[in-house]
Amino acid sequence: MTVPERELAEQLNLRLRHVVLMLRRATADQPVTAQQLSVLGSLEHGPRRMTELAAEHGVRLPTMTAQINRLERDGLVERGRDGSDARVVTARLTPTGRDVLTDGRERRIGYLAERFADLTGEERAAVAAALPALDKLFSAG
Amino acid sequence: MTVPERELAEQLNLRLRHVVLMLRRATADQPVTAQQLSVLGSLEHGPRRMTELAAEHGVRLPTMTAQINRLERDGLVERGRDGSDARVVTARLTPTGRDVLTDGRERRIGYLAERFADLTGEERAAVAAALPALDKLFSAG
DNA sequence: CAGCTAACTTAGTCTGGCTAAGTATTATCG
DNA sequence: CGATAATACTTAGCCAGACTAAGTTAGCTG
Repeated sequence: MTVPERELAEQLNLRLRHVVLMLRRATADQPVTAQQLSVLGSLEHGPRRMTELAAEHGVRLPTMTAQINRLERDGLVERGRDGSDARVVTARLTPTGRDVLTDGRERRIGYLAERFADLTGEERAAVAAALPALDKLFSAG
Repeated sequence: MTVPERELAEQLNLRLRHVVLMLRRATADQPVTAQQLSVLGSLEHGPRRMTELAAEHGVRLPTMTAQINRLERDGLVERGRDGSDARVVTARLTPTGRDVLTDGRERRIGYLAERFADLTGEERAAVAAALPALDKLFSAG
């Protein structure tokens, strides 16, 4: 039985709002927004340059400048310089930033895990089986 | 083979950013934002009251007031009154609003369908098989 | 009918997108 | 080698869209 892409697209479109709503609930009552948590995550393994961060999050450079300004103001990241090129600015996690990242990620995954706990084993298996396809669907193109 | 919810939650968490990025691409270059398209969609089958719209989109009433203000300013919706209760304000699509909804939805579904076209038949079947589980996962709770 | 509740709106603040323009540094080319 | 172009950021200004607190009007209830 083949699944026409058009119908699947309509089905997925119907559900996109619910995905967004769920995402909002997953990050509610956290000290940082979903965007901020996402940027902190990019810094987990060391400093990154502004251009890299902007590209990774699909935003323009001025948007990332503002984002890092807020995170710096709140003491979660620090700006630094790249030795080899004096134009480059990097951002790195502060110890506080790392704590906030760890805690925020834990809460978010905890929330998702609770949701998954309501599913049957078969349903979880169906989601797991769809992950590679979803990867292909959602990755840049 | 059982799939632990914790691991699934981590796997899904990793992909959420890509979902958000894909969503942004799916609505880029449209005359209305994703939020606006979503609200227009709620009005497809007739006028709705402000409180209903706010609840349906998971936002507070003042947020929906501002949203409807923008849509009204752009000629896509009109405000009206409910006969039975003079406190109630309703919003309904204008003909232009209906056109914008139809066109925006078509573009968005078209974009998704293109993405699905890159998947194999098996991958599409896997996504289709996961839809009921995803419904359960993403619906209010 | 007095007072509470409900439905909206208004006002003010914040995050987080964008473009355009400015600054400083590096790279290129004649 | 020096002028010019390109690159990496920041600043300034605009807009959407989220929030809370407070104001208005209408309905409900004792």
